[in-house]
Amino acid sequence: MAVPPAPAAVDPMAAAAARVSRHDNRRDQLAESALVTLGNLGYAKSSLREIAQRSPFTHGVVHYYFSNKEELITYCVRYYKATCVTRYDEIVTTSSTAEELQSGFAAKLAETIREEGPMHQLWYDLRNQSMFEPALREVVLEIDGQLQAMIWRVITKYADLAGREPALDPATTYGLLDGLFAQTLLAWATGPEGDRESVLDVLTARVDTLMPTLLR
Amino acid sequence: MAVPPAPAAVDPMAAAAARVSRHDNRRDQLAESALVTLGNLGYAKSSLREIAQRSPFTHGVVHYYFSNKEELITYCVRYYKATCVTRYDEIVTTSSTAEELQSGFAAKLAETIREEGPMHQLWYDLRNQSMFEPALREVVLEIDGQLQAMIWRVITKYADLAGREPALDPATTYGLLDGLFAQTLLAWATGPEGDRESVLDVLTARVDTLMPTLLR
DNA sequence: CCTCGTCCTTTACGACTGTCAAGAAAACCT
DNA sequence: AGGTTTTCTTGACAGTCGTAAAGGACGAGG
Repeated sequence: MAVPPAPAAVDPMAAAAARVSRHDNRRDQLAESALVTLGNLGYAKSSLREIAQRSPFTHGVVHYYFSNKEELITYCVRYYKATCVTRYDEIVTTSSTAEELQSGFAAKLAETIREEGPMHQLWYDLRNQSMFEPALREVVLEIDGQLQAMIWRVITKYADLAGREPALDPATTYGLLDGLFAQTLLAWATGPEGDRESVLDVLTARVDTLMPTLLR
Repeated sequence: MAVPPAPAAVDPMAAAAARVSRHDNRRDQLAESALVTLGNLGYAKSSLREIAQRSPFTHGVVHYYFSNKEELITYCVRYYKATCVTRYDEIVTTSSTAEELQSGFAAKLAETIREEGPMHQLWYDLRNQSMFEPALREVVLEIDGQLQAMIWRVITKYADLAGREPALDPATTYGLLDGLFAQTLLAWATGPEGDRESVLDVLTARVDTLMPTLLR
């Protein structure tokens, strides 16, 4: 791999900063590659060698930038979460009616499965593995809380627009919607290729009927 | 391992049947041991050697009774399911009021986490792995359908007793309740030991508030 | 009693795992 | 230009994995 040459820096402090930045960039590149592999193979079957082989790097580089497998995984998960826990915020801020928010949210749920299915598979895999592997618990707990907060932002805005109140607490609301989402993801991932779109349609329909009952 | 001697059989056909039965018994014993290990370690970390070591058998025996790891796993899952997809049927048949069914069902949900937590962890693990491992899909799909049917029996009886109708289709209803159940199991499995009972209390409370909204 | 089929233990094989280190290559700085 | 530091390749290590086979133990049937 050719490393882009750092700009000639006269200032040694700036040079050090550039070095650190280049180092972090590599970590991000590794994480991005690793996430693709993790999403496709799952946590268990993603060895460091397999991850490296499906990236522009060798397996030695992985160990150069991450001291453990655990460090790589948790770094990947946090990297992934940074781009995804605000997924519905645009819909929340731009919707001006309850119906618009409801249908936009339902559509977005389906869209993110279609566009980022493997990433969601990975998330559920890791969340489950955290029941067996204590090392994963901290990062899983953190992200799960952020996902719950994200859903709660949707629901409070939805309630606002509808002039009503959320009927349930944040955790319960998240649990219900997450159940439907996971169920759909499973059908999407394991079902025949031709059924994928209809599976997503079913999800939006279910969310559409569920949403009003989440308010009182 | 000492094998219990087969009763002296004069009839060669009866002898053959006894042999087959002994063979099946061994498979069940193996499966029972394996399930404990699978539930404690998860699918990924349960090697055949680990399974054998936590059983009264050697790893050679495992391979003698099951030709593959896959065959062992799927046999285990089916063996487990046989004892669990009727878990709520007694409550369904004995309850005479909607309230009784509702609270009995909610309590049973919590109880089965308390009593059989690792088994449920294993189930969610396998269901998730089926997204990455096509070999698991058939058995997962089969059991998921049976679980859904089990939930639907509860809901239809509940609707009957309440003199109302189920508000949602079986799949949606199952998805919602399963979401709450999985959420609770995660908290139960990964949270501090001292919080386990309160986590279960929260589940029963949530199910109690949810149940009426599942009817119309 | 002796053989045969079943059941089980033990050992082995090749592949794969995470981790590490030696050293080449490249980039950097003076 | 030359020495230093960072980056990367390669090969090796000690384990573990699933799978298989060779052989012993042992009751069943002749």
